[in-house]
Amino acid sequence: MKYTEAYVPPTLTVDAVLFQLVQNRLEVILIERPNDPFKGSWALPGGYNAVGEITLHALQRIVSEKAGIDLAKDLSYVEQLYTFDTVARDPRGHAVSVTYLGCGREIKPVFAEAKTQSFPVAHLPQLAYDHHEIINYAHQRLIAKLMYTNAIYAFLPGKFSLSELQAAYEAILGHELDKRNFRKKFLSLGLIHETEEMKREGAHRPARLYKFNSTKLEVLSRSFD
Amino acid sequence: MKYTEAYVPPTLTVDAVLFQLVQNRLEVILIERPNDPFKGSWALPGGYNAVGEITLHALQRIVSEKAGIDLAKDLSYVEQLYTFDTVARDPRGHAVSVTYLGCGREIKPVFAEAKTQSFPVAHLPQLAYDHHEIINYAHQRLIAKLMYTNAIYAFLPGKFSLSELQAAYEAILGHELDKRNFRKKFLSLGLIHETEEMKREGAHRPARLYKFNSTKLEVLSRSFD
DNA sequence: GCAAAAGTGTTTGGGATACACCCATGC
DNA sequence: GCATGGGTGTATCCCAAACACTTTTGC
Repeated sequence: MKYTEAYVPPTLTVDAVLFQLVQNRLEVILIERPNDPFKGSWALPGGYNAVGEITLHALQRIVSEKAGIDLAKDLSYVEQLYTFDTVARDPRGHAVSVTYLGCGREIKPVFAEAKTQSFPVAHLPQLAYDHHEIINYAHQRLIAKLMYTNAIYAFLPGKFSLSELQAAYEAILGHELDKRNFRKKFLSLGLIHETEEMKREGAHRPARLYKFNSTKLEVLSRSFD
Repeated sequence: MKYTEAYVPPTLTVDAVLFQLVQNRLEVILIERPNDPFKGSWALPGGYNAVGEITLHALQRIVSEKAGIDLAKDLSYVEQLYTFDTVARDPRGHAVSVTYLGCGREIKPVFAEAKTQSFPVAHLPQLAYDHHEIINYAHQRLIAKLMYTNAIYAFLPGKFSLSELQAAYEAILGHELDKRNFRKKFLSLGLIHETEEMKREGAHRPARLYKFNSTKLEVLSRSFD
């Protein structure tokens, strides 16, 4: 590696695609851009990554500052997604963005520099930059990941009924599943165990609550669906 | 996004993990580092990505310059792998590396700035930087990808026998497969078709040659193995 | 004829799919 | 007693896994 002329790197940025389930709809966290470019448009929470800072740390800092979200506490799962690098993606100049995919539940921005809101993935507003493409890419990755890992845990509370579990899958995959087959299959995977608790709400039979054995990402022995 | 102080980005680099099969062994292309740091060590082909250049283009340029390999011609498949960003990975200073995974066959460096050689993945020399980690990550990704896509095509010649196909899988997966089950299953996937040609070599029955229907990445209907 | 790789079928078990009714509760 | 969601079992089909011998060639 040699310097034949002065080396100038592109700007490095990070962006987060933070998914959650709200009333059995898959939603993504967006912020309203306070400045140009794309002032007033919605965008993924993201920002600059300076030398000396790893991308995940930059992301934590930025998501906390801009959207009031604590990645470590509010997100149950975070992974690097992809690095978007086209020259024209930022009108101010070449910015390479390392993007992350996060999953959580009941993500609530508590303090925020920017107006932060959760939007259904099926009905997104106009988005700044190439953020629509990034969200699509993240959604595809998420669907794939649900098929061969236990990642669904990241969307559920500590204790949950099998109906809630099934509804979570249906919301993200975008199609319905057979109740009996779903339960048989999922229980046979050995990822969850019964608790003594029941959930009672409304005029119907109470539901048994379950817990995940592990809340770390695990690859399934047999893939799902 | 605001500049409260002068923003200085990290160095941006690209690195390529280029796999090929040599005599049914999975090998990876390495170059000998001509300069410090890690002078004399083996490393992945890689280098600096300046502002205005997309990472894939930087990779093409660098791999061509340093190893004499033409990504477009000599590689049958290339995808972005992961972005490695730890601060200490380059002793000269913080360098974020966007890495790529490539697959080809009979990759021969024709002209090279650096000494280039192909090493069996099972027996790598000491490597510079975090390149051992990068190769491991790429190998895992490759194994996973073979299971649910037709990516194996990238390692094979245009026409090949079923035994060659099976041997390619065995080399990369690292374990043996049952011949009858393998043929039955693979033919049922509908990815390949017979040609009229036979391959005769040595004192044994000639082998029917097959071709892939498509030499673009496709996701399998049922996953493999 | 013999060495060496190519090619070929059947059986068995387990998981995927399809499908409909009873249970426990609140009002 | 009725509306609401929770919970359960069986039959069928297809695929995965296990397993050994015949065919074609060069020498």
